[in-house]
Amino acid sequence: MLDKAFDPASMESRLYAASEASGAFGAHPESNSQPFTVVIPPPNVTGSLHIGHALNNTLQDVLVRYRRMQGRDALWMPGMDHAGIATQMVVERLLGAQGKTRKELGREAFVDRIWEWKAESGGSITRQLRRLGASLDWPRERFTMDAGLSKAVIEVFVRLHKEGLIYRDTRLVNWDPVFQTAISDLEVESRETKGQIWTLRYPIEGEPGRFILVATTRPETMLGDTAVAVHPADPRFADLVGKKAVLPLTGRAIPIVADAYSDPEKGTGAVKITPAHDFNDYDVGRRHDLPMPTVLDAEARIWLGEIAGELRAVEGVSDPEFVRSLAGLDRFEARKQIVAELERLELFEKVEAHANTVPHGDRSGVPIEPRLTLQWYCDAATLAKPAIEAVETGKTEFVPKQWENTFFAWMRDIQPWCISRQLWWGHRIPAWYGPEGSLFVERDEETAKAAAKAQFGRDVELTRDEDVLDTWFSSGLWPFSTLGWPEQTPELAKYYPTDVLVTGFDIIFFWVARMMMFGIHIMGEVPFKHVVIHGLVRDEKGAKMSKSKGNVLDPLELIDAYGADAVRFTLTALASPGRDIKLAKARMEGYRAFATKLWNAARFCEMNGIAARPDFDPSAATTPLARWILDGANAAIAEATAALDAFRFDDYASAMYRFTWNSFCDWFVEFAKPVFYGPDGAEKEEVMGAAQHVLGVILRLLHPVMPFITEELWTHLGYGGEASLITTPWPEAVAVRDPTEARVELDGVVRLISEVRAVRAEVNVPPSITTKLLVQGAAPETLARANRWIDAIRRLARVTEIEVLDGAPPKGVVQSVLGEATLLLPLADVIDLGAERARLAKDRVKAEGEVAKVNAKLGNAEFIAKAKEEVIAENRERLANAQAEIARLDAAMARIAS
RNA sequence: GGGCGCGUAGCUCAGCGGUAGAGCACUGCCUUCACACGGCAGGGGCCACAGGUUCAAUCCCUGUCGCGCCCA
Repeated sequence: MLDKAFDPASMESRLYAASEASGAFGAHPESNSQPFTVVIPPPNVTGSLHIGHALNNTLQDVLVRYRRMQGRDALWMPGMDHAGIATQMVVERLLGAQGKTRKELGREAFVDRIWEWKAESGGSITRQLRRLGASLDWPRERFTMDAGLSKAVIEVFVRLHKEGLIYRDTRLVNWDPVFQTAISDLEVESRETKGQIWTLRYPIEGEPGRFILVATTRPETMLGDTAVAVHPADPRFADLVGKKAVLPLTGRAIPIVADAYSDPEKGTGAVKITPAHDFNDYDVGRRHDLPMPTVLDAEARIWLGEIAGELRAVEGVSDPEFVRSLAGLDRFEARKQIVAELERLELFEKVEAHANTVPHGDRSGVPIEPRLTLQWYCDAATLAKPAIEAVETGKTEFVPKQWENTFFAWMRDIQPWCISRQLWWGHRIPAWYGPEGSLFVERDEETAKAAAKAQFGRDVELTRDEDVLDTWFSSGLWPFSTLGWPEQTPELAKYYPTDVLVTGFDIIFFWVARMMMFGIHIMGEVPFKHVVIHGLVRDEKGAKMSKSKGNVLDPLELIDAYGADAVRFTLTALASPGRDIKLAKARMEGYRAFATKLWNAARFCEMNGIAARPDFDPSAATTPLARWILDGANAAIAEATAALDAFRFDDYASAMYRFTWNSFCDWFVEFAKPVFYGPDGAEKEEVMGAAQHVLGVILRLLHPVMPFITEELWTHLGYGGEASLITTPWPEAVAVRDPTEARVELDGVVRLISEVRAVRAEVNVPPSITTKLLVQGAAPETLARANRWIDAIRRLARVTEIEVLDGAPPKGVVQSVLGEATLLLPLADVIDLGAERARLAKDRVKAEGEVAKVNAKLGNAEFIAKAKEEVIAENRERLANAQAEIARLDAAMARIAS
């Protein structure tokens, strides 16, 4: 016998272990079944399961379990990402706690240390995914740094390099001074900051006493200024263009150039140009062929290496000694000293508060520093074209579709992707440098050496590029590298392209776009057919969850408290397309109750001797109750299937909730009770058969979202052995004899019972009081039906017997209208006439409103002329019904009055 | 500044041309032999606002206001 309450904690680990051990999570490349492939968005090896992962992986698991039950050869590929910066950060911090630095350790030892760390504490998330119930094919688990994937990375790099799609270039990059590496545009976030804007006086060369006022938010970079720019159409500066200004502090003469970049409305209309430390200035510098001296080092400290030779002393303007004293100073400290020096020199005009957006490194959180460096780039624009086309032509579809616009907007304006990182943890770039600036990009050192030998005619010394690749380079290969590429494995042949990618909108650019570009270019096919984008999980007030706000819901704690099934069901039910999820614990309590409800319904079945009966033939069922619930189950199957096919997780969940609770528990089980408690026989046999059949359908339909409880009940009630539900076929509609007739029958009884209940409740009749039900004016079939269902009506409507009323109604009846019939409950002793009168009056007001509304419509000639036939007919019927109801309510009130 | 999304019952959200829905919360009654994580019944909405299209608008169009996100 099942326990009285469902206790998820006591069974989840056992059930998961059994499923995993059964091999049901595994794909079968050798089978002939149609594949269904999903690759997990690989969580960072440093990560632990947060609520966003819980949502993301629940949705994937729902899809995978659904398709697996449909007979597809499902492969859900697990794995983790090496997460370059994030992981290096974690291990560096650990070293720091021991008073060591990575530089002391040296590259090789440091990388070894990271591998050690990964072996000890990395990847705890995979255990947590198991707690969630994720049916990943674990033996296939991959890591972006493992040997196979590294091989794929090298292969792609070498190929793209040979095709000219990967190249080296000296450009301005976003430089993170904390990690001392270049980062891509995407890893930069703009932050509003309350800063200041300084107005400085640059003396005009050869015109003592004349100055040009320049406005800047970054005075510390002025050491690298190589021009002052004014707008070509700005009359204030027309005569200055072509002249030179003397750059304060350094004494260098710099040209005043006309360039439309300078906005006459902003600041003073003249801007200083520092090409090596500002993206806009860089463009100006290129247009005017300006020198581009770098004045900040990798840690964003003042560095004089490129300007030291040009320092000149100019009375009242510059002092090389001062500039030399700045060397090695942090940029913000240098700013203070430079401003102070300019004040001293009276070259400082004013400073004002200024709100500006400052680019910050998304990991380090400090302002990034544009720096002119030699880096590796990927020609993203070329790779983007076919990716855009694939979405335009529907080879890959985003769900919801509106995300395609986001994708297009970015892809159509994509910039060269800086793929080199000055880190130690990652895929080292397969490039070797030899004599005379020679470069060899090859799959390994040996090949590079051979190539060098071929070129130089002798063995030469080669040094490998120190840099590693952007983490997203290897993640971009995920859909095929995990399947064995570049080897032509059976897995690759069978499971690529994948079917669905489920992810959050925050990594459309980082990840989805890169997979599209690489997948199409390398494999010749899009990496996935559907991209399902879900929202962000927020707290119940809609705020982003964050540790600092303390509003984080830990999915593991939620699983402890409510069970994995309830957590999964909640996330699934709330996953409406295009919307963030506001998650409150109250929701989870509600869905835990749903799990309990299902448990108890199964328990009820069990107590009544219901067990799985594979020989039951639903198409042979004759009793209306059996046919009705079988028909309802058919509808539930259709709803659930359609919802899952359309990625409408919310619709799937609510359809299951409604059918299980409202149809099966509230009505079917209640109607079945008189049958179960009655004599044995064909009817009982059949209703029991229908009960076990429909419960089996419910368990199967719910399995994708609630794998634990369904598996437990499935086994317990004898539908199948341990861990068998997961591979049981998805239910299909069964033939049901004359379902319409069954619906008319049962829906009629439901309406009758509901009406009697409502009337009783409204005049405050306690359930302990039972009464006769008098029926007036009922059609013969209505009466016959009521009599057929007398047992259920007795139980559910607190009625003792049903009598036809021909003559005048007795005094003190409570009346109600149901279709053509009037229902009367003799409750003279119990009810309060005032309450009854009020009730009738209220119903009458409602009916009058209806009459007025419909009358107005039908009285409109244009409505009659232009509206659809069925709409007009429907309104005529509504009018007739409402008028009849008014007549009967009036009659009822007249009787009370008498 | 450009783009996208959202404003529907107290809350969280479906619906998106033809009688306004769900869950939770709330109110009343009920410890009825699966379940009080329960049963039954009920109250609660100018569908943000203003125009327009239409026989008919919560739904389509335009604008306004408010909220959120992305990009510059």
